[in-house]
Amino acid sequence: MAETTSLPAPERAALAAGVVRRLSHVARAIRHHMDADLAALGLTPAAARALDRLDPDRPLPARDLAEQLNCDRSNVTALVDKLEEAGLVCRRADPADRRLKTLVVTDAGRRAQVRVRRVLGDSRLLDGLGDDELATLGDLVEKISNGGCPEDCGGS
Amino acid sequence: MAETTSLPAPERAALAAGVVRRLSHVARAIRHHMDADLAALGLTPAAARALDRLDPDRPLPARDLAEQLNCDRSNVTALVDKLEEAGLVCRRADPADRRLKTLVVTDAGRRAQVRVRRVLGDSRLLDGLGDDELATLGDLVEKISNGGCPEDCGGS
DNA sequence: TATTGTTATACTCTATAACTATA
DNA sequence: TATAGTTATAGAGTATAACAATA
Repeated sequence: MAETTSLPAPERAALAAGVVRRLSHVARAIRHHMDADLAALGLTPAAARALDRLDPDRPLPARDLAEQLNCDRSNVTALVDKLEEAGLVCRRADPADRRLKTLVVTDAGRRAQVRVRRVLGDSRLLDGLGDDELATLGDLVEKISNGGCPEDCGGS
Repeated sequence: MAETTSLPAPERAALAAGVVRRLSHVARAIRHHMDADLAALGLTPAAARALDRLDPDRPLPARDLAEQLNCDRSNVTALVDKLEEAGLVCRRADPADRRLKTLVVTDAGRRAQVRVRRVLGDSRLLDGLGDDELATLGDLVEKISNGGCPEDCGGS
């Protein structure tokens, strides 16, 4: 609709390739920062991201957490083991369907969530942008995020 | 200079946090695509990215490759092992300093580089953006990339 | 039979430490 | 002694396959 595609295809492709490369680079830097900060909280990156997905008010079956994390069920076991050892999460058998184990966030887990989410939303790397630039970037990234892969974006 | 910082700090922080989260999400999707495509070339992601960094015209010491990949020397050994087994790279002792082993890209390696770089620059996820949006995104990401961490961005 | 969570297993990526051969 | 590459080892993330309990 509003796509003014005026660039010749080869130039467009070259430009896009450069943007993708720089995006990957920036994302790597962001992840590097975050992983270090999460480690400082005593959590591995994957465990921290799992905790981030849990809702204290609505215990989630492990199966659903796996889906949200885009990983196999079998991995969630070890992740939740870590969170449980740290006293941040409890497993509770679902009375309605005893096959399910729902993940309950403890009080300590709630406090940890606050810290984890502060890290996951840490925007040091965006400090160089003005407010308008930040807003523009947000719009563009959201547009990619929504329309980037219109078809089979369910699981992958 | 051109930073019109008019947003109240809390709102700015909330906005930035959202942008960072969406950026991370998009980057994850990009990496997911790429890793699958690199696997289809018979290369692990790390090996492919190592090959990408090599220059057929200027053999690189393994030490320098490690620096470019931001990883330890010891990892490069296994990476180059894979590339050598695949016939894409050769190790050659540097005559001037026999401690060094420079990495020579073979003819097959050159052809593989073309394919790898096509994947690494694959911009399917940006197809939803118009040319002007793409250019804007490129500028913003470059600005982050350069000014994001002004101080200690050497190794980390 | 089908599904959930678990276990066992394997592969990849990455880091540290110790070893070797050079310098 | 210092550096380059290697090896050994370990931890983290993720995947597949098989298993027990439950539906």
